[in-house]
Amino acid sequence: MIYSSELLKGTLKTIVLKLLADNKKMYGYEITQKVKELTLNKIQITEGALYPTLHALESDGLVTTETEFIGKRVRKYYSLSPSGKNKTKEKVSELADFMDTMKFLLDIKPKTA
Amino acid sequence: MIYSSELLKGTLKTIVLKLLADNKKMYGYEITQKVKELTLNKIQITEGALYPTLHALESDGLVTTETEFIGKRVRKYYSLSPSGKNKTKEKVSELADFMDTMKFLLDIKPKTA
DNA sequence: ATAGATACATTAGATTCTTATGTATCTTTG
DNA sequence: CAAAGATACATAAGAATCTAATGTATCTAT
Repeated sequence: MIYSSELLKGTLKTIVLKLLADNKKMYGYEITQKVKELTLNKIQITEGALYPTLHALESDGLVTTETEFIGKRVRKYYSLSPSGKNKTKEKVSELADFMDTMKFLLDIKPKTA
Repeated sequence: MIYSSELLKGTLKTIVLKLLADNKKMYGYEITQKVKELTLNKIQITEGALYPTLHALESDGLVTTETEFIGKRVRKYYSLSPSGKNKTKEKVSELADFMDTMKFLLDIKPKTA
């Protein structure tokens, strides 16, 4: 089972930031595999969603990059900048709060059944 | 505090279905006020998001409508159809599952800090 | 009277995804 | 050793879903 695609919307940036906070530096492909593994295949980040997100984080100054060569193949590592670390705390706590609110909404017991 | 607007994306339909499941029948404006009240102003559904969503639910056969006049003012009540009730269970449990997954992702402790 | 609340609705534009496509390298297997 | 699958980057067209603005109209309180 994979979640309806609309659910991921709005949470991808926060997921990426949190992973970078936990793992110091990661490259794009690694992020997709890590999320897949951690969520038991329930969330599969597509490359068309991930790379533009990473580029946006970079142009917002939240992450920095360093390129590495593995043989002849390029690998681009992303790390949080200082402002990225702050932003991560904000986004993670906002999302956690939002999920508590949603959980509350979904747990409300019916009055009419 | 109001959540970043992108977070609501993808959850609105489920919120509306759940409210209708709990309250038998509701009209649009009532839904906006109920969500505002239940979430202590943290989620404010805009009319531009709500009405198209309600119309989509109706054209998908998930809700039925009945119009009522309060004085000269129209009020359009929405109720779940049988297929709407099934869909609500699906969507609510999917969203609950998704939130558990997200909570797990956000709770993972850093290895590098 | 007039402002604010109630109640419906639509539309242009922004944002954020999916799906498809492109390029290239490395590894495994028949 | 050829071919398939995995690794690794990237972009672009189109879909979906929202915000903000606008419109209409009625009711209520000051």
